[in-house]
Amino acid sequence: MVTPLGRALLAAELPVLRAHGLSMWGYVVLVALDDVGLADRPVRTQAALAQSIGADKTRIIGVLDDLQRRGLLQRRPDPADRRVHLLTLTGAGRRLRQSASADIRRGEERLLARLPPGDRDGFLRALRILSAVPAAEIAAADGEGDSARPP
Amino acid sequence: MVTPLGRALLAAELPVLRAHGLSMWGYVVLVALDDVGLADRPVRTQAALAQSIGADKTRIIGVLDDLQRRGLLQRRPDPADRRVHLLTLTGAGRRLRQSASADIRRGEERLLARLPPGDRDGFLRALRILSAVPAAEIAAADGEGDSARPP
DNA sequence: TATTGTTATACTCTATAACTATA
DNA sequence: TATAGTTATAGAGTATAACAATA
Repeated sequence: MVTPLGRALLAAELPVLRAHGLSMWGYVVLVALDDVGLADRPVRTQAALAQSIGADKTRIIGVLDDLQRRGLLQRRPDPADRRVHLLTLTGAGRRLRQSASADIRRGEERLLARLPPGDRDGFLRALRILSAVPAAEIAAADGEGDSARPP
Repeated sequence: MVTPLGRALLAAELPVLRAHGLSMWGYVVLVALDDVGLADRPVRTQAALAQSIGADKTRIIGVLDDLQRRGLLQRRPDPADRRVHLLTLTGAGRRLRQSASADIRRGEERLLARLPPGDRDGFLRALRILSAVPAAEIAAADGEGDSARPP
């Protein structure tokens, strides 16, 4: 049930994002950078960013190029180690992320309105809990029979 | 949150399915055929089956070929209209589906055990409700601003 | 002519491997 | 030599278009 739902949600979000000139990965990157911007652990390397959003490091390069070209983020070499790139969101990037998020949230609210109020809270709480479970643990959950072994 | 969770769940299920010699689509087909087998509306055409599981009709052909070759389903021309193929699960197919489902459910239970009992029920109820919403309505939910128009 | 299943083709996404520049 | 980022290449998955059989 989760997979088809995710597909439908993604399909519903894409037009909204495109209205903001964003691809899915572009949006994901913006969100990730904005979130860590508030935290105390700034993302220092592109590889770390890629891993944190579950993407390959080679996959986000074009995305970063585009976002940088449009002035949504800044990418400058770390003076301490000039191999790594420091990634920071610009004001425009943060604003765009927020307006896109607001649009998406509107759609989500409309969908969540279909749920009984009690279930709605439980659903969101459960979703947060399950999302926080590392993928490795989810995979381990049923692979323990060991009858299946990844190559 | 839904998309990454779905990805993780799918990744966790694949090894289990492979232990039963099933691909993701093979399992989805088995489930779809088994479910409608109990209902009164048997799937009469491959195209209808494909649509019901959100796949392209060309995508399930190889899957059906494989399942048929392994004696898990029967595919015979409809006497009334010899263009369409009647699809029915064999006993072996139904048994395989059930044992695979049981394995997957075990993994799911282990994951759901992480949730507070109250949230767990709300989560599953909400999931069922949201899954039942047609994809078209989910898409319409936020595309109404009309600033985004599919090409 | 229209439709079902099929095959062949092209396209999109994603991952793997080779390259550069720094260390 | 090892690592961060980049580029180039190959692979999987998917959809689109052409085909044969039947209506």
